[in-house]
Amino acid sequence: MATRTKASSLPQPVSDATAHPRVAVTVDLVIFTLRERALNLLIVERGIEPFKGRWALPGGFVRLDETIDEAARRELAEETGVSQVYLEQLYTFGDIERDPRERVITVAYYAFVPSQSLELKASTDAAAVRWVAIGERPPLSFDHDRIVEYALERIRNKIMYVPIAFGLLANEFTLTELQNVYEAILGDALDKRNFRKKILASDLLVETGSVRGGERHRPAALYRFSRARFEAPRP
Amino acid sequence: MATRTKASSLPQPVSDATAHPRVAVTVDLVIFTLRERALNLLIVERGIEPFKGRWALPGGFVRLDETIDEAARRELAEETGVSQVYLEQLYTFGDIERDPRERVITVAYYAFVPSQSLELKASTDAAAVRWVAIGERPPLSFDHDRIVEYALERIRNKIMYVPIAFGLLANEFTLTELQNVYEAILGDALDKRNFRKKILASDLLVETGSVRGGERHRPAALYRFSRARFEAPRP
DNA sequence: CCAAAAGTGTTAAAACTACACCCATGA
DNA sequence: TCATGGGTGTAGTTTTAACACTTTTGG
Repeated sequence: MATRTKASSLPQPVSDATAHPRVAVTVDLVIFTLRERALNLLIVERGIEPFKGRWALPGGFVRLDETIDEAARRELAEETGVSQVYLEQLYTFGDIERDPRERVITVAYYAFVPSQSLELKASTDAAAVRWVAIGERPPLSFDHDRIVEYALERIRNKIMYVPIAFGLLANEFTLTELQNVYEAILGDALDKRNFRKKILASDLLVETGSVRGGERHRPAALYRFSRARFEAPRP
Repeated sequence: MATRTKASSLPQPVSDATAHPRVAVTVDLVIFTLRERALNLLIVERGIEPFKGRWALPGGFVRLDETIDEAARRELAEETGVSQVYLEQLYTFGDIERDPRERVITVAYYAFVPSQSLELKASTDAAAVRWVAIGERPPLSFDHDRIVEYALERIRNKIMYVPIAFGLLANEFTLTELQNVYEAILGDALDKRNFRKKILASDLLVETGSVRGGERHRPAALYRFSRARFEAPRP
């Protein structure tokens, strides 16, 4: 708290030369989903300068009447139409020249959205929105490549300890689908028997009793993630 | 990038009513050290309103000509005089009313400083600076209690996977001192033999060859943390 | 010689890895 | 009946956890 000094009580005062500076603050979103067994990323084509016509992460300015988390949720809903999904703050990037217009710091978030129930809408300043497989993404504007790298690193570490993988799936899913999520994020193959043993031993899944059939092979049992069991202390 | 729009190319434009808002941005520091085998926290007594006379974390406003990391390092140096220490961004807190004066978001950092080589200096706006054992800290101003809790959670998780504990010790240290760091952070006792086995197996320590004697018991061998071994791939 | 912390090994339990075949279904 | 993915167990290895005594020093 060394220098929180001489602040006016009004928002946005600019008169006092010794007052602290104000900077623009954005949220940028690394939105993941799973499509055709591959981890995908939502990117937008910028409709305005700077970087007009180039790809970037979705995001926008934080308003004065909303928290940063609320800004992130709002942007997420604007881009994807979803709201009840896994969203976590990633890191705050504040290099001086990261935005060519003026000093802008950005609080990056990442989100997991289930691939069904998605309606992409190009929002106001974006010319286009699309999903792209992680391995095929184009170079992004600003420092967004760095942000995506950091998000990937985070989820690769986190998925082993914290049950976030379910966020990429529908409510009910098969064990093979869940294994696909882990493989897509970790980027390599897992042993089927060991995976099932470990996941079931964690005791976070409940079998729904129904199966996913209709395909030309044996039907797979469906499971749900039990938040209750996750929050309850292990017996 | 949905709404990065209508920004002037000059810093701090305030004329356009539709321009995005600017907010004040601070860094707040959770600075840890080890004193008498206990984890300690640096707190300052605020010399100015709001919360004048109450305790808070050290921190200050981010300037336009420095990155957020630089602001954090600057504040850290101002408070403690140290610069080459472990410093990591923790989380960004942006509740609307977290500062009673105006909208202020803060990027929190935590740092590990070795307890020797410390010269505390009450900086400009602080009436006093002091170390306090984690368990005995007074309630803090703003949302700083929450920030400290979050920092504790982070380091308790991180210490098991990442070699950050060395940051609280001098360059050379005994295994018992290192074990004290782990115990102080984790808040409970570890088995001496298992601890030594695991730490030495990690292969990150090199024995210096000298011992710390002069006490009325057997002298302890001194070790150094080998950054080289940490960065090199395990053989 | 005594008090104090340094240092050291073994055993049992648990977790992890590698690995191959039969099952149920739709076409 | 066949192609396809679903489903299951075991054995070897590694990692973890529990536990107690001898050593070296200074006072």
